[in-house]
Amino acid sequence: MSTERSDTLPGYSATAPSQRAQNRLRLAVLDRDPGFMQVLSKRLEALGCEYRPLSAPLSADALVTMRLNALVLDLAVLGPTGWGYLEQICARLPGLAVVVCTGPSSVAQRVRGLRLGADAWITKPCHAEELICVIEAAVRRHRRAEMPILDAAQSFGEITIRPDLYQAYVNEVSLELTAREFEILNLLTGSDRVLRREEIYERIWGYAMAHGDRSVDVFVRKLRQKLRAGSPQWNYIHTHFGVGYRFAPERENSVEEELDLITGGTAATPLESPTPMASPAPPESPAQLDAAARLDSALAG
Amino acid sequence: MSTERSDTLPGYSATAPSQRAQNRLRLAVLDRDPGFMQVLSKRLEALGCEYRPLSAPLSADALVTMRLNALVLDLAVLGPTGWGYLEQICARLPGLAVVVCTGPSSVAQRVRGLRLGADAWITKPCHAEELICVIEAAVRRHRRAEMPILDAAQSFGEITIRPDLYQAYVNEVSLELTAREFEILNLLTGSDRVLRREEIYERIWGYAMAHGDRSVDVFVRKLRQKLRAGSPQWNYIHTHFGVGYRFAPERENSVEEELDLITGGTAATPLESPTPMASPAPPESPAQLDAAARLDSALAG
DNA sequence: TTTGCGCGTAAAGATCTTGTGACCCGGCGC
DNA sequence: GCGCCGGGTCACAAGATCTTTACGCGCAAA
Repeated sequence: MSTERSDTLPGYSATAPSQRAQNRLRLAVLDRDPGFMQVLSKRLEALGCEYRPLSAPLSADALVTMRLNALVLDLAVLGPTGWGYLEQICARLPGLAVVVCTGPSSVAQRVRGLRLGADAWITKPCHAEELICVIEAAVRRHRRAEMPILDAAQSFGEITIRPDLYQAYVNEVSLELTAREFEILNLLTGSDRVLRREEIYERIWGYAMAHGDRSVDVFVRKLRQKLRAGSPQWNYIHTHFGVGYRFAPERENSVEEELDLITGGTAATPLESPTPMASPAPPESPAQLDAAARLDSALAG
Repeated sequence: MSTERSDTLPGYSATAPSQRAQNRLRLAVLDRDPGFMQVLSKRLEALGCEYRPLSAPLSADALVTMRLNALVLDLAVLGPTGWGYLEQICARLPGLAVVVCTGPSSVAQRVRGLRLGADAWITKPCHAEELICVIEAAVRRHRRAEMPILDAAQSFGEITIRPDLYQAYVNEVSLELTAREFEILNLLTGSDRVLRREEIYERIWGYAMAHGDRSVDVFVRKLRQKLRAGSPQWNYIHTHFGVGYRFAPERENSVEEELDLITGGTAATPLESPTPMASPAPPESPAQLDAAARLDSALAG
């Protein structure tokens, strides 16, 4: 059937741009067993988790400010007040994954804990790896439900990248990038170093680049064209002969540059790509209509 | 007897797996232990669950049509193919709670199962009540975020969304959206960014979108048709080619736009999609009857 | 300076996406 | 039983986008 175009590229969906901070687990562990804590913390840190050991219960508000993904607690630490605490936390922080990890217990106790809102109940002694898997399962399930938050907009030179809209702008005017153009731009802006064509291709298309494939070059050309149309005085994508491309916003001082060159000033290629600028609109930036018109003609002509 | 209804689960008028019979658990159990099944089914039916025993694995598609909330499976029933099956089911039905309930196992096996996507792992023999609590915990977590139930009506452009009535209105006239249309509209209005089709599908249908599935497009088309019928001068759902859809109320300046085009002003989409407007009723909005008539003819013709 | 290769550019053809209407199917009320 | 309704699939057509190819120019090494 025609619907079975299964060979289509998974490329689009594959590039989740905002993986960094999102997938990092932030969790707190309320326990008093030093050995357990040590083993666990070692493993968690190896995984790159943000890990916070607790020896006493924190208020719900305190937990809120910690922006946790998960809380592991040993009910034994709290004694009889533990049930109330568990219930309170689960009710107050419905988005928090709560895993009870405690010593031997009865079925009734486990049922009670789960009914109060715990997401899982692990009996100590347990293997750290298993506990972590259980935590991850709970967090995973929770994350799936919440709307993924994409990266905030970033500005480079005169352009602004908006991952939430799959688009780049100059002075609030869209550059009209296609999906693939945007992905390449987004990839380039996300890395300060030179990216080889094969690297770009593999990360955008999802599979290895065939020898002699010029697709990346063509897309870079289109990108440059649109960037130039919207922001003519800047140079964004630099070619590294025989290697690949590198993103770095650089102003083309049409006159000053020549002067510099004559004078011997080495302003030619400052390696330093400044950190993303906060304000994308320098005073001398062209009016919206100008930018739009340039873009129009560039695309039409 | 539970076997009696084993061909199909009893009708489920509200197609929305998420909304209507919200508290009723729909689950399937893949196991071969008669005693276990009997105890479990007894307890589940006492709780009013829709329960379906399985003795052999069903395809992902078959599970989809069952509109389950949860699946309990004993990996021992499947033998070595169980891992693949588990992985496949979890990948295809991200919204399904999967609980592995099986005999004695190693830590490595449990870790593997959880990593493949299982939400919990219970070791047999186990108490039915505890298993049910674990299932409920998994399902609960899944449901929690399904729809951030906003009771408050919200207005965008000329339309008003009433989550409590599962309907959208223009000047108090219903747009006659079907349940699924409303869910999609509600999802779109709840996010300012571009939503990929896969995202929409997964959040509304509850499982992964098959490649080449056009359902989202079709529903967007129907939605647009009804929105246009009720509010012809506005554009609400914007297509982002190669990506997905985005909701943003925009007025179509039928005349001014043409002028703009002639004058050379570009149609470049202005970045600012204003925040949901507070006053949804511009003075020139059509009378109720007009809106109703338009809607009528649009739907009939 | 010359040579070979990498790169910029452009355009045409191939391919993919989307809008759209028609159609099929199962459930439900009459 | 029968028609209606909502949900979902299919096929087609129009665009939009991507890939391929061809042609020169510029860069680097000899």
